[in-house]
Amino acid sequence: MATEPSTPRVTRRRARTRANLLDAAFAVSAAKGFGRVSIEEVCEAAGYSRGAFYSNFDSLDELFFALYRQRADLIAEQVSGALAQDSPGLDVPAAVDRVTEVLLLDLDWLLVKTDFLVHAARQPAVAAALLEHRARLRVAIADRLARARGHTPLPAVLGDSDAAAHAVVAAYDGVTTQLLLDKDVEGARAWLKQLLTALLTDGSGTPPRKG
Amino acid sequence: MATEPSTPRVTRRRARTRANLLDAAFAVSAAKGFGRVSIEEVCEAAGYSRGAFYSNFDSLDELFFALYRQRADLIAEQVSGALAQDSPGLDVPAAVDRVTEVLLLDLDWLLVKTDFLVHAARQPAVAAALLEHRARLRVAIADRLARARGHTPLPAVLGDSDAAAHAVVAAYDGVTTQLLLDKDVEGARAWLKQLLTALLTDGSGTPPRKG
DNA sequence: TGTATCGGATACATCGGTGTATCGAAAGGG
DNA sequence: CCCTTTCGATACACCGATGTATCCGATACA
Repeated sequence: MATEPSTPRVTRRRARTRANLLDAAFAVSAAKGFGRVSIEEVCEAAGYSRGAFYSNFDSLDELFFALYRQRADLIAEQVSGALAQDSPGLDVPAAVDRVTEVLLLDLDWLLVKTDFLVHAARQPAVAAALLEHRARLRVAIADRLARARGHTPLPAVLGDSDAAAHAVVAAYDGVTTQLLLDKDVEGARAWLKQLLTALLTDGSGTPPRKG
Repeated sequence: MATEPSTPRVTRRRARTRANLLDAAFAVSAAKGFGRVSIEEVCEAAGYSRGAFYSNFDSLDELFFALYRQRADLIAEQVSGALAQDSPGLDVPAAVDRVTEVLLLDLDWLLVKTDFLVHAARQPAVAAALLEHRARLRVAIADRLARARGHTPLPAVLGDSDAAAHAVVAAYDGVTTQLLLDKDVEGARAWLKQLLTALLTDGSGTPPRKG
């Protein structure tokens, strides 16, 4: 009997090229946009030929999906970390600061993320994946808000912490939209902090500046 | 001397085909997305050959830009109308209802608008046009809020009515993002109303439902 | 109604991207 | 250290889209 081909024989080189292709895809997508990128461009940017691509992926969409998952998981992890930082249930403003820092860090990522959004908006399967990812993020936020509830009076107007988490995400998305146009990262951060504290603390924030 | 060719001789047919091309471009863009649309597709959808296109536009980008301006102006007009409806400075909630109705009416438009956003995010000139359009919208909202200020106590946490208008737009953008994924127009409307009243009235909204 | 002009259709050459089939080389196992 | 398996490069045929040049029919104006 033939020995079972359980473990594929080579793995290391493949993993590297796959990672390189993903990185190149990110760079090229950020620069030109999802829908305007060709397989050749990605391969050229990564320093491979198209053979490498077809050996690792079946289609551009598959690559882009993998790319999104990779980066999104990374961000989600960072956000969770930023939220869990102060142990029990300390002040919300500090958490807001840290999360804001993480979420509005990389303009290129926001570009690609938005590309992916419009892509998902037309492909139900992709939309489902994205919704699930957003739900995970919301749950993390809601948990954090619930834990903080004892210490700070907080929302009231927004309802339960789940709805509050929804509002937080909406604020994030809204600020992102503006940021994509004016590219003012610092302004966006300030604005998002302002918006979040306005939403989460019951009426004692410092007035915002124009954006 | 030759008679001055001041007025081009034919205009009517041309205007119709141009409009038809724009409509077709809207339909095709909504279905497949900006970057994935070819000139041929647009022409086929409109019932013309490519000759008609090249006779009316120089490039796809030019057509898309014209398309955006057309629809965006339409929406801006409707919003202004909805805001100006109750003459002096009546209640904000009613205005919120009407504006929400207009803004979250057409999912196809939101799709194309978001396509345009990511497009603009990579082309400074286009971004400038979009920013200017958004600024116009914000001014209309800020004016309305300022007029209403005497009657309803309102924001406080958000600062001046200009900042409040900023927040309104951010809320709109945020809700749009979610809507593009779950396609729940009614839910989005309810959620946007909730969010806006939470932002604009000082803490007496009914708690929102989950989305 | 005639006619000069304009608008859109057709035909053509070209290009860039795709996908596949095949080959050489690298990497891991014995 | 060889050998087998796998990875990625190369070559090829194909297709769809682009842009241009040219032509015919439609249209406005006298």
